[in-house]
Formats: sequence, structure tokens, C-alpha cells
Amino acid sequence: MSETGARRGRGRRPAEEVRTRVLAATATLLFDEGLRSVTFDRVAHASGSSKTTLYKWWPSPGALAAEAYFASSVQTLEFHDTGDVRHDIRTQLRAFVRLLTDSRAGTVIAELIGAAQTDPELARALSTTYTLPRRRLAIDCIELARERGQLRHDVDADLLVDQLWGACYNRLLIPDNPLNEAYADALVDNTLRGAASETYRQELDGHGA
Amino acid sequence: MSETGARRGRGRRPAEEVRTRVLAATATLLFDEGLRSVTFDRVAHASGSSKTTLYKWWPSPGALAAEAYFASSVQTLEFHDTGDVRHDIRTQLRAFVRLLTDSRAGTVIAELIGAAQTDPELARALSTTYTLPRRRLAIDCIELARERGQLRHDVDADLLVDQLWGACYNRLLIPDNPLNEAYADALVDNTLRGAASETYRQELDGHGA
Amino acid sequence: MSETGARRGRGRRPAEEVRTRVLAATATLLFDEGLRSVTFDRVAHASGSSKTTLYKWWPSPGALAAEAYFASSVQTLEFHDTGDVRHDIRTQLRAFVRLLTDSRAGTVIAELIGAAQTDPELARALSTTYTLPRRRLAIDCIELARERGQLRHDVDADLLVDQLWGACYNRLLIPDNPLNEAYADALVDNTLRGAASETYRQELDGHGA
Amino acid sequence: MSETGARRGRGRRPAEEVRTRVLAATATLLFDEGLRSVTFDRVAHASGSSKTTLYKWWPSPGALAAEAYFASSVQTLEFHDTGDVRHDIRTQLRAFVRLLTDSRAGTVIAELIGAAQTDPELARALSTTYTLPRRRLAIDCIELARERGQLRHDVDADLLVDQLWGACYNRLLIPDNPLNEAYADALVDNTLRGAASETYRQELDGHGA
DNA sequence: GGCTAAGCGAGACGGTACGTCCTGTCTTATA
DNA sequence: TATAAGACAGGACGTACCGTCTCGCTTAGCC
Repeated sequence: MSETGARRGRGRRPAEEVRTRVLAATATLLFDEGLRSVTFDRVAHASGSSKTTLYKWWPSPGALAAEAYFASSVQTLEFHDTGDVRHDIRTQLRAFVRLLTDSRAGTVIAELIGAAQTDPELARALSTTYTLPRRRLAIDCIELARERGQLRHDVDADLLVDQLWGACYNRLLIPDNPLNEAYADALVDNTLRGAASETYRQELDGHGA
Repeated sequence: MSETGARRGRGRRPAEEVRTRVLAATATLLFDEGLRSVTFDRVAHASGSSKTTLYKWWPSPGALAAEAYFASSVQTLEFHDTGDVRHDIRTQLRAFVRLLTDSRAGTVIAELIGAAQTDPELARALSTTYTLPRRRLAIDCIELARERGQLRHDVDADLLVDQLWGACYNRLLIPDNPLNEAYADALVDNTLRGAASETYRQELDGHGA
Repeated sequence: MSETGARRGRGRRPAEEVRTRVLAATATLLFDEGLRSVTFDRVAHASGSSKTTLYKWWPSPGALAAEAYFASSVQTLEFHDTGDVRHDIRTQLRAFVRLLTDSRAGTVIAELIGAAQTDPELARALSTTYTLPRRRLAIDCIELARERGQLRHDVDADLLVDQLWGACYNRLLIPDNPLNEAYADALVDNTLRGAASETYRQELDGHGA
Repeated sequence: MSETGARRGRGRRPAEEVRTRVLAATATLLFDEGLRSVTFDRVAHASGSSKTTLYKWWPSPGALAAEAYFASSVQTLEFHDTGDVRHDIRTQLRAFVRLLTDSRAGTVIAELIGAAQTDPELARALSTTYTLPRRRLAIDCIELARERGQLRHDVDADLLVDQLWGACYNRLLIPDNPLNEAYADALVDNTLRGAASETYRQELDGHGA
């Protein structure tokens, strides 16, 4: 009776095992068929779990999908500080654009943000787990540059983030124009030129020329 | 059975009357209960029309909701050219922010863009009817300013629009930070400082000081 | 596209076709697996119909099972009047006992009556469609005999039916004692001896001796 | 966490205390909301016990309900022998009818018998604990009367019980006709007239006239 | 001005998902 | 060690919606 391998029967399972299977099944559904296919019914079936369990742990299919996405994508987004804010931000923004365009992740993120508009629980999860932490990293980078004197003292870091990452999200969600690395570079240039200190701007213009 | 009273009976209706009633009922549902409540079933009931008719004219509930929103909101968005690009854009962006924050329109637009992520028909309708025409007006304003010498010649008008309106959409859809007129002003300042020609930038700094 | 034979697609079906398929699937489930297996879910699946349809037409799975049972069992229960009430009733009661014991019908009827104790809709359906009509036939037979002078004038036909069929139902539902044709015969004898007129009782005793 | 207050904690309880609380909670549910509400889940919650315990002691919710019913209704059903079988049986049958009609007991018994049709464990419990012992008392009374010469020697006591109590159960379970004491009296009269010895029948007719 | 068929309302239909409840099994931790 | 507590898989419940399809009525548009 011990260690039968393929667990059967209907009794209680260890919570971790269940969570793992649910998140794996959800991620598969999410990447293969899109957010619309992430329903509690289908996830329950695919993961061999029960709807009761899903309802207990996740407030909505969207929130489950979000968690599955974050769990399945190990994201190493640390900013590497080289001392040149333009270089550092450009590196990060290019990586972000590649993530959105080169993989299914872009579609998934767009669908998650889309669903969050009518799913408060999902919105909360997205904000806490995804957007705020990522924004934090960018903010830190910008404030460091400001302290170094590369950016004006009255610059609003959140505003810069909106003009950089927010503009990319905009092209993701309202795809009237292409999203690519050249666009990311242009964004960085225009944004930093607006936010640069007098000295750093001259440096930028020197580089750009 | 003979006292049918208010019931209109089942015969043919004039197409225009039907469309009008459907769009009115949809708008009511949309503004009162949100996009999730705009289902063909509920619209058919509320408008006294039949699902057959709805499926004939609209590809999805989302597309119907979008049309109802545009039909119910007469939007006068003409840019008034004063010769000062910062003033003109600031006026427009402030009006846009007010629209998003002071009325139910903000929620509706957010829900529509959200639903468009998984509804191609709605995405197409939104782009054609809503985002592209509005973007066009801003682009024209920017290009006029460029020809006037206020903006650099190599400036990308689409990119500026993303940094202005796109940043606002970003705060609408990912509401981690507040969206208000002060934010709009700051956006305009930072964006134009990055895009301004040498002479116009000195003018801007003069104003800003 | 025309006359494809095996109807496919999801549109409306002719009501009669749907009813037929539902009742057939229900009867199969009922006789093969018992009343506990007649759930709206399983019937919907087995019949290729939808739960919506089932809920529209039947108030409970039990009521559906009852109708399926009646529809599938063509019951010819006409009393044949030979002029001898004992013979006629004995014939019928024996047939009834055979039905209850020789086929799955006994189990099904018992389950239906059992479920009717907690399903008012089923109870109503059973009474209207099943028990009352059958009781009516027996009552008619008894009253005919009374008019012929075989039974006392103050005899209560309903009471006799309870003592005959009701006793059989009792052995079906509370199976502490066997139910068979000999029992039916004994029931008839004892009941009619109690209800017989003076003259008919002497006749009965003569036969019975 | 430390202020658990009323909660007893999760440790072991004395078996008797647990049984008592379970049966009390079950009886309350049974009489207040009917057999459908007697589920292991609800009983566990209402009694403060755990499902583990319920599954250990009772094979099905029906069996638990049956035991709770018997435990809560102390039934003194001894036949008092007066020497007149009609009087003794009539007294008992009237009491039985009153029990079924004047209290919630009738509904509960009907639901229990009903559930027994699809719950073998409940059927067994009902037979052992309820129907057989009661039948035994009636049988004894009848056989005593037979020995006294009031009933014919070839009379089948079980059959008489079916015609008396069984007919009442029939009206309880298939309520097409009213169940009351007058009906009980008529049942006794007709049944005993069929089963009476020659001498006792004349006595009965004398009484009845 | 009467006739006819185009087009609509009403809504049934199969299917899928929702969120809840219950069953029977099993795990954990307390007393 | 027996218990409370309750998580777990499974499955039925009853509802809502989608997209398809049928029916019957009415009025618009033609003769």
C-alpha cells in the first residue's frame, strides 16, 4: 500500500502536490489555448483536481492564470548598474520588448491585463505580484541616476516609467503600431532627453550624434 | 389573449428603429452594469429585439458594446491650433484625462480595451473607430508643430503620442498610480522637452521656470 | 448540405425528436443502473441533449424517470369482465405480482415510490399517471360486482383495493415477506370473504373447499 | 489564536458523548428539515463531530437518520390483550394511524421507507429495528386469537398484518386517499370478517349491525 | 388595395462554465 | 490512539450565456 507511485483514490492530497499540478495544468492551457480556455472546469479536469479546491485557493480563473504565469516564468529582471542610466534602461527595455514579442508571454500578459479590467481579484494579483515589483526596479535605477546627477532633480520617476514601459504596454494592448527594439531605443532617447540634467543631455547628444 | 397591450407583436420592424433600440439598451447596460453584463441574451431582452438580429449585425457582444459606446458619446476632439504645441496638446490631454476620470467613460473604455485582448472583432472595431482617428488628430497637431520648427525634424510623432496618450492609457489599465490633470501636464512637459527643437526648448524652459 | 442524415450542429431540434431521445436514454439508465443513476447530468450526456432542456420539461430527475418508465412500458391492464369478481381480480393481481417480481419493473416502481416521498413533483406525476388510473380500473371492477350482488352494498371499493394492491405494494416496499402469486391468491380470498355478500360468500366457500 | 473560547478543540471525545450529540443533531435535522437534509456533512457540522466518526459508525446517512428516529421516539406498542381480537387490533391500528397523521413521525417514516428503496443498509436497519419487531407483536396477537377460536385455523397471520398495517402504509406512501381512524376501523372490520371463524363472524355481524 | 415573402420576435436547442453542495477517502494535529 | 477539523477528487445540482436554428407573425414592398 505504501509508495504506490501513481497516487489514486479520492482522499486528501498534500497541498503542495495539488498546487503544483494545478499550476502546471493552468500554464499549459494558458500558453497553448489562451486565457479564455483557463476555466475552473477545464483546469480541474486537466489537473485531476476538483473545482472545490480551485475555488478555495483562487478567487477567479483569471487570478489562477496570473499565478500560473508568474510561477512558470522565472523572471530575472535585476537591473545591472553600469553607471550610465541610458544604457541600463535601454538594456532592460529591450529585454522587455523581446519578452513581449518573441514569445507567447506577450499575448498572455495582454490577456491578463485585459481580463483584469473586469476582474478585481486579478487586478489586485497583477498589481501586487507583477507590475509593482517590476516598476520598483526601474524606479530604483532612475533614482540612482538622479542622485548621480544624470537626471534633473525635479524629475518624476514614476512618470518616466510610464513613458518607457507604459508606452510599450500601450503598443501591446492597442496594437496600432509595431513594437520592437528600435522603438524601445527611440523611447529611451526621447524620454531621457526630456529628463536629463544639462550636463547629461550634452553627453546624450554627443552619443546620439 | 386579445389584449396584447404594450407587446409589439412579432412581425417585421424597420431596421433603423431596431438598431436604435438595441444600441440604447446596450448603452444602458454598459454604463449601468459594465461590459460583463452586455450579453446578446440580455441585450435582446432589454431591447425587445431577438438574438437573430443581434447576431446578424454584430460579430460579438464586445463589438456591440463598442458601437453603443461610440454612438452614445458624441466626442468633439478637434484640436484647436493656437500656434503653441505645448498649449494645444496640454488642452487635449487634460480633456482626455477628465473624460477617463470624471465619468463612467473611463471604466467603459478600459473594459473595452480589456475585452479586445481576447476578441479580435472588438479589437478591429476599436482600432478603426476609436484609437486610429483620435491618434490621427494628435499626429497632425505634432507634425504641424514640427513644420513650425517647434519640434526636432527627426521626431517620431507616433512615439510622442504613445508617450502622452499611451502613458495615460497605461495608468487607466494598470492603475498603480493616480491619473489626473497634473500628471497630464507633467507628461506634456517631459515629452516635449525631449522632442523640442533647440529654440523651442529654451522657450519651454523659460515658461517652466 | 441538405438532408445530411445524422443531424449535427447545435441549433434547435424538433421537440418530439428531443423528447424521444431523452426518454429512451432515461429508460436505459433507469433499468440498467437504477433510479440513483437517473441524474440530469447523465441523461443529458447519454441523450445528447442539454440540461437546459431537461430542466425546462421536467421538474426533477425523478419525474423524468417516472415518465420514461411509463413511456417505455406499454401497459395493457384492462380488466376482462367474466362475471366472477374473484376470478377477475385474481387474474389482475397475479399479473401485477408477476410484473413486480419477474422483471426490473418491480425495482423501478419501488424506487419511484421511494423517491416520491421526498420529491413532490414525482409524487404528483406518479399519482396522476400511474396509481390513480390503475386504481380506477380496479374500482370499476369492484363496483360492477357490487351491483351484481356479489359484494355487500356497504363495501368500500377503495378499501378493498388497498387490501389487495396495497398489501402487494407493502411487500414490495417493505420486503420482510415474500411476494408471489400464491400470496396474491390468498389476499383475494381473504379480502373477498370479508366483502362478499351472503350468497357470494357461500359460493366462495364452495369453490375454496 | 489562543482565545478559542467555545470550540472544544480537536482531541478525542468520549464515545457516548459523541453518539448522543450526533443522534440529537440528526433528529433535529430530520424532524425540522426532512431526510434530504440529513447528510453526513450537515450532521457533522451541527453535532460538532467529524465525518470520520460518522463514517465509522453508520453506513449511510439514511441509516443514521433511522437510528436517530428510533432513539428519539420511545414507542410503547405492547398489545394489551382483552380477549377480543377486534378490539385489541383496532386499538393498535388507531394508535398507529394517529402516529402517522398527527405528528411529523408520519413524514419521517415515509421518507425512511422511501430512502430504503435505494439504500440497502437503511433497508436492513429498518427491517431489523422497526418493521419486524412491530410485526411480531401483531402476529402474536393474531395467533392468540386463532388459538382462542376467533379466527379460522388456516388463516395466515402475516397476510392479515399486510391487510391491516400494510394498507395503512400504502395510504401513507401513496397518498391518493385519506388515512384516518375511520379508515382503520373499516380495515379491521373487513379484514377480520374475512378471517373470522364461523362463530366469531356472527359475533362481529352482531356488533356491526 | 390586396398579396406575398422578407425579415423580425420569440425562444428552444446543444454545449460549456459557473459556483455550491454532498459523498467517501484521506491527512494532520490535538487531546 | 481515537478524535475533530477539514482538504481532497468526483460528480450532481440549477443557472447563465453563447451561437445555431425553427417557428410564426407582421409589415413592407410589390403587383
